[in-house]
Amino acid sequence: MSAPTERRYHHGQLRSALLAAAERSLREHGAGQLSLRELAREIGVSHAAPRRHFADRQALLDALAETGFRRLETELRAAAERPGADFPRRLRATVTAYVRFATEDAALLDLMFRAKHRPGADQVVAAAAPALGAMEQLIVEGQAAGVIVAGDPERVGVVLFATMLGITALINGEFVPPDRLDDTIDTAVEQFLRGVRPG
Amino acid sequence: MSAPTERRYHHGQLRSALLAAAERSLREHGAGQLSLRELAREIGVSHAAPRRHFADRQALLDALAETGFRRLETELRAAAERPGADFPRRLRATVTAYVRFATEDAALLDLMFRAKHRPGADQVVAAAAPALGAMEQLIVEGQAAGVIVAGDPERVGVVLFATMLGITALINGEFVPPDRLDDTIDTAVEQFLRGVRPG
DNA sequence: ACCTGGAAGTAGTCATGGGCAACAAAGTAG
DNA sequence: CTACTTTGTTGCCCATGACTACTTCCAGGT
Repeated sequence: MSAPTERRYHHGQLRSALLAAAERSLREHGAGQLSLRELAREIGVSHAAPRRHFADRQALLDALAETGFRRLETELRAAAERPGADFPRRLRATVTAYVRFATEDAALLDLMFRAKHRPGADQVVAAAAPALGAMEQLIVEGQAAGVIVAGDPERVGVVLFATMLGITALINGEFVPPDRLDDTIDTAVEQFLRGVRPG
Repeated sequence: MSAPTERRYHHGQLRSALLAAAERSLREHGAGQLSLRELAREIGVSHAAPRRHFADRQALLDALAETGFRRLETELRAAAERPGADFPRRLRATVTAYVRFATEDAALLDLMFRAKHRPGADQVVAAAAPALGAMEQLIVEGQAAGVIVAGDPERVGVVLFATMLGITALINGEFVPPDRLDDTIDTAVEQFLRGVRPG
């Protein structure tokens, strides 16, 4: 019967352990402070071990960004697909879900956006698309429900998406205090719906 | 008669030379790649010389952020205060000025926002306020002109500000191609004005 | 003129971190 | 059992930020 924390030569789950530790470090200290050697020390492996799983520091960050997009998509869809609620509520819930994700994991979001337009980050770009699709789908449904003016959903939706991103930036930059978050989202959604109302 | 490029022991303008070189490096390679030693080499001074003018790397970045806010304020006010133009035009010009600043100096803007909510960056915070004031003033004028609903200008303006920031993020993240920038701004301003129209 | 103190720049050191290469251990397939 | 592959280790090099002690230069007072 061996103790579960026994130090073995082969860690066995190093890749996922690295990702988990990196995610925590990212949340606590930001991407700039994240050090592969530090992660290795925490986990209890040698400083070169991470290299077997990630070619370099950037590769680890890219992997984080990729899973980040997947998690974001999941949370957006969960918020948007709440049956029974009317469109404004669903819209507000989705925006709230995005902003919460983006403020709780500000450094991760940073990484996600940055990675997207870096050459060679194909995996990340591929992971980004579905998350954005969740937003566009919501716009289309709003048009079908008759509360959003017809036309290219991307053209209309991009403004909503922008506002959402901007609120995030305002919260993270502490231009808006956290306790005014809900109110700000309410105002933004309300103004948006007035701005895109048909007729 | 000494040659102007003569190598003297005292550079004389090292501080401003560092800032200029840093601004260029920031634009070309981003904040992460900016190295004090590299700047020193470019300028032709020893690796420890920058320390006389900036306590550490962060202090240099803070100084960049500070001048960035001042430049932003100047550009925003120039765009907003164009006499003779009607309110929507001035609003659109201001938003365009912001987005142009933010996309041409994406890394700098990053720095500005990041520095603002870092403890000890008092100078940066102080420099940020007037720039934001330029936006709020514009909203107040819109209310006076009767094209924006009355009420707390900050509450109304924060959504505009957020949308502006978001468009920036979308361009920088390459979710929106640069050639659709003007169209996106037009749509956003139009929707905003419809959303906050009195009555 | 001199000298004296401070500002500005230099040289050398240390610690940390990324990246690479050679080696060792552990699993796996034949 | 042996050969191959994967995974982790040790040791190295190099760049950087930060610190200290030393040097050069300038300016102001006498």
